[in-house]
Amino acid sequence: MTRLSSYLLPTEKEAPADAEALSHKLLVRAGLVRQMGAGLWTWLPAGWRVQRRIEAILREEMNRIGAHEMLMPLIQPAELWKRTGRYAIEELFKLQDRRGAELVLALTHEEAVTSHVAQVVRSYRDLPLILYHLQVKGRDEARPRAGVLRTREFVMKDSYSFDRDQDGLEASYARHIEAYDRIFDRTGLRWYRVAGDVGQMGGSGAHEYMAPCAAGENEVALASGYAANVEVASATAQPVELDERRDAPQEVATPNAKTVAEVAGLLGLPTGALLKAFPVLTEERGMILVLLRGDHRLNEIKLGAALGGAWRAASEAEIAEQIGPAGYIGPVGLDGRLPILLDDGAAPGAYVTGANRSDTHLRGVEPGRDFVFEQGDVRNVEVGDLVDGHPIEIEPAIEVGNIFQLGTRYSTVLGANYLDEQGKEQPIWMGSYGIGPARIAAAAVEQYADHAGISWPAAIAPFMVHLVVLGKPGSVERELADSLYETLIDGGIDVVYDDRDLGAGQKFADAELLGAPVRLTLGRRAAESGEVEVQLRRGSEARPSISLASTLADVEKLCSELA
RNA sequence: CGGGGCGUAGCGCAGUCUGGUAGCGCACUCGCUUUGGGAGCGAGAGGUCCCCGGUUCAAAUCCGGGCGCCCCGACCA
Repeated sequence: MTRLSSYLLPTEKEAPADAEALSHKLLVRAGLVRQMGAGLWTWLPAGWRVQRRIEAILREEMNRIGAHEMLMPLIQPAELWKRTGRYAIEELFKLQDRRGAELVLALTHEEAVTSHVAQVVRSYRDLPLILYHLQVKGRDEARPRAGVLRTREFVMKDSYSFDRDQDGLEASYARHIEAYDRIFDRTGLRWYRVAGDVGQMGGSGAHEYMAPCAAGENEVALASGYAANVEVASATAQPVELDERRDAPQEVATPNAKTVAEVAGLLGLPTGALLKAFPVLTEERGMILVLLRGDHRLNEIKLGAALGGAWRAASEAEIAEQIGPAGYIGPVGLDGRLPILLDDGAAPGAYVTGANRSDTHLRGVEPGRDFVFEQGDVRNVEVGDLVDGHPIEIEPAIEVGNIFQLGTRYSTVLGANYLDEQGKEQPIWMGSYGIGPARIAAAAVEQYADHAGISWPAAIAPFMVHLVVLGKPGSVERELADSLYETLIDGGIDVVYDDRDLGAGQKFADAELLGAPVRLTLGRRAAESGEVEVQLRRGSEARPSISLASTLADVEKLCSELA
């Protein structure tokens, strides 16, 4: 029973003043969510219906690949998290019970599932296994933002795979790709599966599912046949005009010119003809000089991968001590003293570099001839760089799902082992896989909204049909609409009935805000002609009217066409 | 965690500089009219002006402290 006269759908003409993201504004205006605190949101009835529909798709597709649903607690003993080393995470909510026992609010459930599996799984015969649940996560975000997109508490579908070895893990991973591809297709979102950063969790493979939208926090590099998070994207740099070649590097006075732009301007060269130098400190190899083409930007994640460990930028004092004055440092003359890592984006040729002396640069410096170097891909890709000959574009996107090969990181620490055929104890190989239903809902709003409001993909709409009656209580129109509503409900149609005593304009405006794919209008015209008017939300497309005598069949047909 | 902004009715805001006991639009209630794209007239209800302290005859307004929320950045397992 969803009659708006007795439903909680607090629509607003104006968005809250502090809302910035489109999905934030519209979800609030359409009466789907309400804020309780920073990053804390209530899903009102219509909004919750959206989430439930998304969850239904998740359950169907997870079950299809043989995953089993369960439920694990949000509140967990801190001890477990201390064992895996994740207790130190700042985002982890920590609390105590009345006796002072330490507890946490789980940010994901690796510790929980793994500790159960460790107790229960003994033999290779018990594997493989995929377990999942839909549960609230707690995260003490440094900065919640964009309405429902980055919150401190949210429902997540997280699944975990348990296999005998890496091959098994890769198979489970592949099944998740299958399931996730189907899930995101079914939601009706525009999405990409992109290569992701394996991050500090370690592991061998990771993909992210990205839904492009303006409010997205990530950037995705896209080319024909290629999609990657810019954190890890890799492409061929666009060529740039370099310095003139000469027999040897030549000093040039560059007083007070410290930045790439200043030096390039002074010498009349494009910034790409310079090599900029980033001295970094690593634990294993000490200081390393990283060189990038002047117009390129360092990618810290890729640098971490290239260096194979933690690093930090060197301080000005450290630079002065080991190389020269900041702003004028370069690779020439450092041979043997410091390893030099040259980014792949710098093609062979002559460059301008610092001379390791104040107010002085060198022209005509050629990597290889004038200094020895190692090579690596440590820069951010730029719009127009090529992948297999295709130029890339960069789009903002929101991460709606991720899949991750964990390996044995958790199983080893938590003792999740099994006995193989030889009776030998082996660690279980794990994967973890997440999807955020709220982000799917928000991304759908972002991707399909128009000037009038939300336009839901049919698969996740709170209602398939929005029935608007125009006519006072007691009128013929009302009687017809009441009985049409009953007919549709009995026929299993997801319908919301606007039976409020409001003007036509207000009802239409609310219908457009809420965004059900189909609007049926029953007013005086219908009472006279015996036909209900049909309009699709997407594009405000008018469809032929439907006879009151055959509405159920025709609406069913329309719905299946849209699904 | 750094920088910026804001906190007055359900929502959007004015009033704060220059202290005098709170107002506008929308929404809400009642009556009449109206009724196919956010109606009209009339009458109403609704506020610890974020909190605590101080100054003052008097504080939404000035001073001190705190809390909350938003945006940019850092961060984001």
